[in-house]
Amino acid sequence: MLHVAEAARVSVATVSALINGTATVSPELSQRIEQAIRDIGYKRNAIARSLKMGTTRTIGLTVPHITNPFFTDVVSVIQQAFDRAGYAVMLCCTDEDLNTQDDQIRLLLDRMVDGLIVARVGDGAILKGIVDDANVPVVLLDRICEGVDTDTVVLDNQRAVFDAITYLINLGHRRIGYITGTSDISPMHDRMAGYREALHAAGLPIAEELIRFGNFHEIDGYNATMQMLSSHDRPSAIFSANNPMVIGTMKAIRDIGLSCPEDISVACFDDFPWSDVFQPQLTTVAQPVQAIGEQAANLLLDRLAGNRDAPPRKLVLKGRLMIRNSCRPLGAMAQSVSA
Amino acid sequence: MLHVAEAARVSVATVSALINGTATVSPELSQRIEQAIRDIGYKRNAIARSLKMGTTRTIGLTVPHITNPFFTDVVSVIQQAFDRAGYAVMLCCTDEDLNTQDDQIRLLLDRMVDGLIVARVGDGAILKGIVDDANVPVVLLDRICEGVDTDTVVLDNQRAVFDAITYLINLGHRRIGYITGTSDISPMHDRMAGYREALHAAGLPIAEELIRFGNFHEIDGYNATMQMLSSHDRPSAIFSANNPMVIGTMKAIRDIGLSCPEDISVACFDDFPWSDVFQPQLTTVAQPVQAIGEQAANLLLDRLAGNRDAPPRKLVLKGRLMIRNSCRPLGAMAQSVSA
DNA sequence: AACGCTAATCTAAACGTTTCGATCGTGTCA
DNA sequence: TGACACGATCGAAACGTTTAGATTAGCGTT
Repeated sequence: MLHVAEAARVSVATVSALINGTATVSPELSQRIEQAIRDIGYKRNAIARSLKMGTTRTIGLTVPHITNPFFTDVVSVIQQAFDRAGYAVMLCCTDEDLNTQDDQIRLLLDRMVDGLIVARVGDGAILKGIVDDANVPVVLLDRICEGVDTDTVVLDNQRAVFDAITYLINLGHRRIGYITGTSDISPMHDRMAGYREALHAAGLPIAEELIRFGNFHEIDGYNATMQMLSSHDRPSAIFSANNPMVIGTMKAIRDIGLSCPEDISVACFDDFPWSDVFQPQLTTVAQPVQAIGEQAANLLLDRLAGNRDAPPRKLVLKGRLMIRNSCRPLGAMAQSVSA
Repeated sequence: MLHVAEAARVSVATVSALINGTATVSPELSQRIEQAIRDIGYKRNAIARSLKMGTTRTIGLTVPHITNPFFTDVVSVIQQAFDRAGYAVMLCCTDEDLNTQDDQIRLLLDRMVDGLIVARVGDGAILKGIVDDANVPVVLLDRICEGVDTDTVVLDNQRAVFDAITYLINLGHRRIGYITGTSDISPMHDRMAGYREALHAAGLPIAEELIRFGNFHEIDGYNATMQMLSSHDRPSAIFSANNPMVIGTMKAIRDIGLSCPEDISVACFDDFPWSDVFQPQLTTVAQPVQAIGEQAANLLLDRLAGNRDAPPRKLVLKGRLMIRNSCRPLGAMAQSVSA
């Protein structure tokens, strides 16, 4: 900018005024300055600007795994929304690891992001501490966090799983396996509650051996399914609380020589684009990813626009059961139909 | 830092020296300073540091669509690699749009990223111009770019498709439909070349009505497939040059009342995690996503480490044909076997 | 002609670091 | 004891902006 000012024989203040439109500058000078900018190929240094202005027009986004199709879609929507608003997005993946998450949030805060969207991991205490003393707005995505009281957008996970399990029960299933991630994050906790609630509402017993914990990955779903299917009294249906794990479930069913839905019914959380075209077409709980991403972005953009003191807003969206052909009616249902 | 210096009764220079380890500072002062840092909760301002140092320890990454599983995986790998190296990653999605891409690259350059990894879109001229006068290292990912001579990591697309089409020919297929994206990007161009080469090598004619252009999306694959299947002389196999479009192909096959592989064989470019478990299990060309992401990251990290003057390096990786059950042998093959 | 008002422009401080060169003790050696 | 080197510390400039406040010129009023 100094060079531009010299070339145009004006002060840097005038150049700044012209570029930002913060003051009127005469036509002659404007022209000289614009010419100089073109000649020199001047580009404003956003770092210096950020330093002076105290804002970077950049936000930080952390998700556990970008390869999980749910997060892929949400990241995509959020990225687009902020791109439209002229913000850049710094993306971090925590790999479901608590320490990684904290490091990355610190990394983002160090870089003076103007705001943060976090699909958190584990205990909220550290997150809370980190976020409290950096003074940036935070919106929590997909996962609520006990300690930290801030804008949040989540799904009504309990209700969504309740509906899915109830659907299975209505099909006649009585022994329904349930594969979940570690329950230290709210969606896993709430989904499990939905499972228990549905069984309870139907007057069915909860068999603890049918509840298996994994670590969100395909291999965990595989192992859990193997264990359940090798038992003497195997379930007639399996619900997987996340999407990568259901792939493991399907592989286990195949490897053990059974087939879905003939021998065992399967449903899972999170829809994916292939659900419709391959067999079996999986019955899933679809999250409104577009809405989730947009709402999260809007909440943060609103804070960034200056609305800092409004009380925390909690958005709870509804899931939708996508019924396809991976769950078959059992005898019990035929009876209830004929009854 | 000023506050820390005052609280510790030292100069800011000493605080900086301690924090960065750039000079020895006595134990007493070290202790006073560290105490002050804790008391105040001081965090170094990375923006100010970037301004002074001329480096942001941030890189920019642009991809066409993060929801395309190939890019999802590559982004994930790259993000991890730079995270390990202490860099942040700014992610942009160009939506296969030329203007968007240029805007986003400018956005990233404005923010003084130290380097750029670009899966470019369209013509390279503008990209070249933008990149030339910003003086940052660039690595091109997945797509070469005629004008710009820089580090590149791509697949041997022609060979990969040649192999896949040859596989279909060996199964006895003679009329093989080909669905591609617009050929102004190198992978689409090269893959098409592989298709033509394979037919030519087998002495088969190239039927132009069996080559359909789409815009990378599911709907384009759907339309293209519909057109081909409604013709009086429909192909016995279809190869889709990208992954989202093959979903459209499968939907079209279903909607038209045919089934794969009984009535029509299908193969496509890019593998995905579900390929193994649902029916039909799609025969695909798998890209070594892990290697692609790591190599791209390494090339850029090497430049960032100071190796600026080395000549551009071009890495060409090999695809792998994953043969599953979506392509069936035709009569012609039985003949050639019995011959 | 003196005055005040407005619009255009400029000067200089500030943002929070890093770093060069200067300063100041202290100990060593001749 | 004086010269000298060395280690520790500091002062101040610089990075490239923004912006408050000062300055200047032009113009209409009285």
